[in-house]
Amino acid sequence: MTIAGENTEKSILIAAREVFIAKGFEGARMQEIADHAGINKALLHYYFRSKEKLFEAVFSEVASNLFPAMKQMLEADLQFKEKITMFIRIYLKALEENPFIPAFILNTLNTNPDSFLKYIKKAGLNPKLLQKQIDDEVARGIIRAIKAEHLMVNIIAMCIFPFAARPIVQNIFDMNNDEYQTYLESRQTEIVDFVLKSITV
Amino acid sequence: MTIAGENTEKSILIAAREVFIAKGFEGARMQEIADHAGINKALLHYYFRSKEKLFEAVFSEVASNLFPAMKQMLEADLQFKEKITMFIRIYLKALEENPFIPAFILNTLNTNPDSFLKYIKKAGLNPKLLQKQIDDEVARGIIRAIKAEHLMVNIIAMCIFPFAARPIVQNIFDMNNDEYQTYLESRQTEIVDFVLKSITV
DNA sequence: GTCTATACTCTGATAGAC
DNA sequence: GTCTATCAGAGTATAGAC
Repeated sequence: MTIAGENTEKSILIAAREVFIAKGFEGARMQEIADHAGINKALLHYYFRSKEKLFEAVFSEVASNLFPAMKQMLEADLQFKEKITMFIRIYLKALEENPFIPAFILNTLNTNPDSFLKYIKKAGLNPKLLQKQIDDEVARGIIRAIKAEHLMVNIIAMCIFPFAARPIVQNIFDMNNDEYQTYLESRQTEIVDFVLKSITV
Repeated sequence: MTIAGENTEKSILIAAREVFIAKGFEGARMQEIADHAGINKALLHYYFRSKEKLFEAVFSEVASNLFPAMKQMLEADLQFKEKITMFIRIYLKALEENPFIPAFILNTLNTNPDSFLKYIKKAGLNPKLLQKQIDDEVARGIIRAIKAEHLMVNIIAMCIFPFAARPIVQNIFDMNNDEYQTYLESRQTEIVDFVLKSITV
């Protein structure tokens, strides 16, 4: 593969990501992707046989931005309160760098749940370890009694929601883009506080 | 309009809701909607000129299931802790009866943000009142210092997430449908506890 | 109001020249 | 590798009979 080829492939992936994120799989047009990449449709098919294949390539790339942070957190050797603090920081940072991911994933979940679940499996995400740790610390009285399934979902939900539902939140609270950016950044310490206050015995 | 006509219109709306929810606007096919309604494509266009019009009708109906509960909460004359307890109960109940709403709205947000924001305005949802109440109670020391924008988003996020991201959550924690139903029901008291623990001074 | 048949447009994909 | 031209299929929408 020539250097020109690599550049083209890369610019296709970037263009495809933009369009798939904005329009979803069904809404995206190969023509629009080609325009964004500054090439023509035929070349898209030359590099990625079909729309499906192109989507999978994009999705794979997107997922690889998010899962490592989660995996790292799940397997770290830390007390839960420290782990949760670290996780929220890493996770929110990843989301700030890729703010489109939640909407993209939730969108994909709707239309093609299997393609996503496949990647969860492939990434080796396993919450059992963290689940066990939470149960342990509850038993030892380090944190208050709470089921791991609830605590974990609560944390993820609070992190993701302002990204996934940004248009609603931003509009309801009447913020401009800069203000929303500040808001997102301030949530880092807020969520940590909120969780720690809630699970303290 | 005859009785038969009303039934047809209703069954079209039901069918359209199912399909739009499952496939999104772009993914939905008029043929599939017609099949679900037990009629043919031509009749769809007879009742709702175009796919767009049909979608708007469905969306309007869906939104009217969710907004009243929020409005009621925002304007109720109760102390914040009671209000929040009531809200979470009402909101989760509405979600259990219409579990498709979050995914549908987030999906719509992606492809057509404006059509959604229009409805928020039209429904007269105004968080200022609740915002002021939270600020007040913080000032009077009834609840700990927390910004209303964070508290409100945290609560909504924890309520909605398990519905919006159901396939992921259910898969990761390896639950079947019945187990997930039980899980969703148990979140009602869980979220109330979680929030109250966190905002207690 | 409801149907069958069809017109028209859009879009994913391919053929083939350079 | 990249382009132009074109096909084949799908999908929305309409015409017109009943």
